[in-house]
This record gives sequence, structure tokens and C-alpha cells, in this order.
Amino acid sequence: MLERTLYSTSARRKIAELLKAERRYLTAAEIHRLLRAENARLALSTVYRTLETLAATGVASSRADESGESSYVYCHDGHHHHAICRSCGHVDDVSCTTMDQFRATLLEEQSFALDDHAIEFFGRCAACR
Amino acid sequence: MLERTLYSTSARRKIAELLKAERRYLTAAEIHRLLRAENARLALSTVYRTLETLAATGVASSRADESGESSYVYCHDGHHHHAICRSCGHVDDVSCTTMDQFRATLLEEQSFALDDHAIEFFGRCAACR
DNA sequence: ATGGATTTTGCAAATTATTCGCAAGTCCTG
DNA sequence: CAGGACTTGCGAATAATTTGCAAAATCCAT
Repeated sequence: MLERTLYSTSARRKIAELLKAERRYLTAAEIHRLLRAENARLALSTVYRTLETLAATGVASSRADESGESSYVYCHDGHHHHAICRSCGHVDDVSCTTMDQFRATLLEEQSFALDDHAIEFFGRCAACR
Repeated sequence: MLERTLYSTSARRKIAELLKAERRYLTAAEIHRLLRAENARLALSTVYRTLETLAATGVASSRADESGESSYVYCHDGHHHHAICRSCGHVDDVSCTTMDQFRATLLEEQSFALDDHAIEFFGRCAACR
């Protein structure tokens, strides 16, 4: 494991702040555009590199959006899931409990009305066990 | 809704057969390479177009792999999930019941040892309801 | 504070996946 | 088997992401 010091730079701070404030999945291009709009001067490649770092350190998590473009959201570290609003894109963290309780709990605790979900299972298939 | 006739062509048949036989997520490039290896002559762009068609008709379903490249697997039509083997990539369809039952049922009925999953929830957040 | 080691950034060029236009080829129906 | 409809191949065009490298910023021990 290679250890290296992470510098606190203006680009990193701004990108992290933006993600934290928006709380929805943003692509590198969107982040770049948003920050430029508020007069930050930074290269798109820096955004890409920073996002990679944030994801690696558990500050952000990524997913591919509909078109396959990868997007990032600020979130807790550790195992959990995301409730994504179809209307505004807002993302809530969801701890991992039983599936059926989810709908009720989600509505009760986070006022999120669940209407669809996508799951991927990982493990060992019959042939590989 | 535009209706149009789908022709049964050699490319389509071969791609569908391959997906059906492999039963794991394959990228357009992989499919192209595999088919070429068995002497099929077809263009990569044809593979892309065919996959798009297969996905649109519910014969295959797609997901972005680790690197963001999109891959396809032969599967049932209708709402269900996929159990992906971490070892060989084999994909089993999983009907959508309660989460906790999943592990047990999955193991019992499909001999798939679930050890991780990724879920995405979609709906309306508190602010948008 | 200052200097030097280390990390980060900007820029532009290079990659890579995916899409597109269009002429030629294939398939289907009557 | 003729004509129209749908597909394919090919190469060029896009679009996202990565990379090399020199310059700039950050950090840390003096």
C-alpha cells in the first residue's frame, strides 16, 4: 500500500463543497460548469482527477447515469444505499436493512416515496461454490 | 409508437445465441471478438446496433461494468434482478421478493451464495412529494 | 517565514467507447 | 422473384476520460 499525503487544495475543497451542498449525482462536466459559473478557474481534467480521489477516500461515490456517463455524489463512507429522487435528483443515504421494511421506513423516516429499485447481487454461483 | 418489422438476420441470430449460451455480461467488443473467433464476419457497429435492439425488445438487459463500459446479458423480460457470480460472471435471474428471504431463497433455489448487493432506489424525495 | 521535496494543476494531445451517414446487401411479402 | 423495408459495413465523427509534462501550489522541517 502506497502512502502519500493529500494536499488540501482549492480545487479539492471547492469540488467537495459543491458535492456536499448539491447532494445529487453530478458528472465531471457538470461540476466543472457549475464551478466555472461561480468564477472558479480549474481544468476539467482536474475535476476528473479530484473525483477519483474523493471516491477512493470514501468521501464520494459514483454511478453511471442513464447515458453511461459517470456521476458522483457526496455520501457517508461504509456500506449503504442511495435513494435517488426521480424528480429533483436529491440523494439520501439508506442503511441496509430488510427490503420490505424499506418502503415503510423510508417513507416514515426520510419521507421518500419508493416506487422502484434496481438491485445487483454478488456472490458465488452454484458452479463456483 | 412506430411499428417496424424485425428481420431475422445472421448477425442477430449469432449475437442472441452467444448471449444465451454465455449467460454473463458481455461488452460489444467482447461479443465482436468472440464471434470473430468463430469465423463470423460482422462489424462492431452492427454488434452495437443489435444489442440496442435486443435490449429494446426485452431479450437482453444492460449494465455498466466496473470501467463504465456497457455490457449485456440474455435474460427474461419483465421486472427482476440479477445475481452475478463474482468468480465466473454467471448471471441468474432473481424474482423480486423480500430482501431478507433473498439470501435464503437464493441459496436454496439457485445455490447462489449471496455476499453483497448494490441497490438503487427511485421515487420522490421529501421535497418533491 | 523560507527552501526544497512532494503533490497537484493546466493544457493539449491521445485514447477509447459509441454513434452516425450512406451506399450496398439482405430479408420478407405478395 | 420483384420491390420495398430493414440491416450491414465502413469509415468518419463524437464525446467522455486519460495521460504526459512543465509550471504552480502545498507542506514541512528548519
